[in-house]
Amino acid sequence: MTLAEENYLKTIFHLERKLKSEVSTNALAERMQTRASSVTDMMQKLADKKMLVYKKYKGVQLTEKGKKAAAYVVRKHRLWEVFLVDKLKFHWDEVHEIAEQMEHIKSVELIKRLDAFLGHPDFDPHGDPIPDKDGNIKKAEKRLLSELIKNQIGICVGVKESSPEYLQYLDKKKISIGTKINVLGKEFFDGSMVIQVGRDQFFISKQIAENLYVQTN
Amino acid sequence: MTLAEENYLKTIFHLERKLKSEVSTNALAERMQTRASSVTDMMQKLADKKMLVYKKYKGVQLTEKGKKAAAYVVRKHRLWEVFLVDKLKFHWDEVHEIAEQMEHIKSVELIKRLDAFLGHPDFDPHGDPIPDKDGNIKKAEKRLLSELIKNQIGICVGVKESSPEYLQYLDKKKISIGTKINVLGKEFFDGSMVIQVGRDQFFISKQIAENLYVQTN
DNA sequence: TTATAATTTTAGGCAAAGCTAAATATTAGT
DNA sequence: ACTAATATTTAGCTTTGCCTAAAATTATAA
Repeated sequence: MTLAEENYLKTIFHLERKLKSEVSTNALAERMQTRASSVTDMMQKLADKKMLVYKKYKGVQLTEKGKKAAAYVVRKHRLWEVFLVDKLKFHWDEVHEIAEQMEHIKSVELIKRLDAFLGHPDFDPHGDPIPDKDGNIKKAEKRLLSELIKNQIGICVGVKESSPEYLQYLDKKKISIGTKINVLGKEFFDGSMVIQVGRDQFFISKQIAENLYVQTN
Repeated sequence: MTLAEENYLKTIFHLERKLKSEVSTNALAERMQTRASSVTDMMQKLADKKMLVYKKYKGVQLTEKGKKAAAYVVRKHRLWEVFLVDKLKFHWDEVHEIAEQMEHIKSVELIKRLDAFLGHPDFDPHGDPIPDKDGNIKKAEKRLLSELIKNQIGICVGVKESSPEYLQYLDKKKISIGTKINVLGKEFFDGSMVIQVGRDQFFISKQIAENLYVQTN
């Protein structure tokens, strides 16, 4: 597996789950910031390696082998993100690019020990699930805060929008990964809510609530 | 800086200090497991970038710029080795290859935080000094155990030979990085010694003593 | 000192992974 | 259904970093 191959697999993996269908050449080119012709080249190569099924003009689909390889790259990426946030105290929106590089380091033993060192986490700092060694993903119970109803409680697990402005707002309100949010009231008319965070109670607009992922049990 | 360029700089850096002279094309080719012609290519490229001075048929010498860049790669390598041994509990002879990959991760902030996380170490698990951010190397006071005389005390900081057999021997005798070794006696005739490690006193041959680095104060 | 050996460089190629432009398929609008 | 628009593939070229073989330079030794 070269670095480029791993990146393609990972991206196809994400797109397949989002689109729930084969992944088109253009969709891939867009996500990878590259040209359709480059994608076609690589698809042929990965098809030769049995990582995916490629039908001309019809897009690609990962094989079991491809899915496993891709999930392992995602696993490594997310474990490193946990490391960066939990151990090195990075902010959750600073870690993606670094993890993008670290995910390609080759050593099975390294990842085994890293996982143990981090306490076998199930979710990364954005609230996304970490695939296990075999590529299985624990279904994230993550949903938007805006979907909760009065008196429901959610644990913040991530954001949908990650603009500096939005993250600063959350910081100001002391909302971060793991913060418990209690929905005290919800206005049917505009979707706004009154929530409780720690000892503070305050009002949030629908726009705020629609961009925060929470986990409920 | 590409990955290949960083590897060349690092190797030239090590060879320059070992040989204390310009580095020849063949010496580099040997160390890098590549061909002399490939080395020549890269030397021309690195000379263009002002990382080194290249004189046809005369070998190369790092510029200040090249030295700094090389030292920073070495710094990253050694910090990651400390991480792998101290935090992930790898054995000191298992970490080189992994660090070889990790040293190329690009993020100044990452290394700053890693350094702090590890407690600003001065030496790596093999007892080699870690260059500071500016490329300065704290002179290691490391010398061979065999150079000590009666009643001198050394702290084990590394090995010269790292065969499994030798490392197993050290393990059995409970000698590892940081172990205090007290020279109780030395035989002039064959260089053998009697040393004290913890509560144990035992005999070691010259061959053993010649392959262990210690730090004295 | 001159021939031979060793080292280094040059020339010409190859594979990976990208690109542009042109050719070919597919999809959609009327 | 047929043409226009869009999507995809192919062909051919570029760069990086490596290789082999041949040429050039430097070192060695009789």
